[in-house]
Amino acid sequence: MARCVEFNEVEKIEKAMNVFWEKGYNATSMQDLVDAMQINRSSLYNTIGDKHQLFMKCIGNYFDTAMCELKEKVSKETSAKQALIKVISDKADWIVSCDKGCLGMKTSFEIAPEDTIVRNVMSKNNDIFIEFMATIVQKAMDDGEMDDTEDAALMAEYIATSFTGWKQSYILHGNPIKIKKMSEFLIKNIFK
Amino acid sequence: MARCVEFNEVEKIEKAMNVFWEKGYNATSMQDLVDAMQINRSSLYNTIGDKHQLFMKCIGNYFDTAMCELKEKVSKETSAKQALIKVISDKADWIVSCDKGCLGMKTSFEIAPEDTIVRNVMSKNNDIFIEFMATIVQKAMDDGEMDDTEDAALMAEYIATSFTGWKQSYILHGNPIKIKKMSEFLIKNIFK
DNA sequence: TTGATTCTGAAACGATTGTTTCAGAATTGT
DNA sequence: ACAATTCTGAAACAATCGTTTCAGAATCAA
Repeated sequence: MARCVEFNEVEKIEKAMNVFWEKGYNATSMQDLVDAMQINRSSLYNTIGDKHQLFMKCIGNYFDTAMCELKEKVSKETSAKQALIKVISDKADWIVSCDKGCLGMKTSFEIAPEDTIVRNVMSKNNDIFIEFMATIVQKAMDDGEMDDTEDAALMAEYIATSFTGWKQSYILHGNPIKIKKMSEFLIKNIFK
Repeated sequence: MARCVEFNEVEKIEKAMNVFWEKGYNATSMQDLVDAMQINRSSLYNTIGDKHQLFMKCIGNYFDTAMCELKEKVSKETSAKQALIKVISDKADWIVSCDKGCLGMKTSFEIAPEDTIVRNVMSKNNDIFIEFMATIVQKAMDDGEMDDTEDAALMAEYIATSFTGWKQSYILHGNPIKIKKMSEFLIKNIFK
């Protein structure tokens, strides 16, 4: 038998993800990646693949991690309303504390428009997120914590839409207070 | 005396803008630009400058044109409320009809995070837009067409934030109905 | 027409892009 | 120790990147 793979792939993917996250897809070179991953050029191509395949694994890992943290966070809350408030205010906190911006947004606007493969996986991931949020909204409606004349899916979409806007605002202005205000405005708004 | 510049600079800038708009900054090569602009490589560098300077002129032109159209559109409406409704629903229509996406958003997420010069001009442009929207909101409040317990600037920010979210949604899902619904939801929301 | 100036086209610049190749070192089961 | 297999490092690949250079064509005022 022969020698077996020694490096931890997930660990390397995470390092690559951070580079893409910081610089964006096109501005990241393979040189940047091998430097950051501390992996051999050959090993990278043999085990993971080319730049595009590596990127796909990165955004996959990015979404899985985020989704996992979200579910864990929600499960700790007692009511659906409290869960929504927690998710929204935490999102606002995350935006102002993460100097790299959001990899999902960068990918949506830089790559997704012209890359069908990336767009499809981003679209699917987004659907999963929206659906999850919609179930919480629906629960809040069922429990009488929220106005239920509105569609739960639309409300979830409204929340997600707001997140996107905040991220752009913070890139341009870097004003934490503005983000905080907008998150409070959103919370006030969805609970009538 | 000598020969003078023959090509119309603004006209050329617009052609370059369309390339950046479609492909994004990093994915656009100088070759793409000279091809589209139908201008000489040397003339480009002599009269306009390098890639970055050309891009700056493009986003400047992009914003000026958009702002001009916006003001003209608003001036044609009879009331502030009607102006807001018109701006919002037209924005929704524009998003679903423009297959290139939005150059402003692409720039915000791809370039602005790591390019101070671009970020500053984008930030300033955004401020101008928000301020303009805020004046209309304020007028609607003063005229009793809107609930005036909320801050006009925050309401303007809320509207702009929504636009950003719709743009991302449309890139990923390409669903015109969804955009339409969200725009109707926004209109319903801001007029209580 | 002449001389001055500017535009034009193409070639060339060095640097970097993503990717492949390959000989040798390292590690494995037998 | 052995042969089998895989990892490693560096070099090389062709292609493209943004930018510069420059001789000649084109245009101007006199």
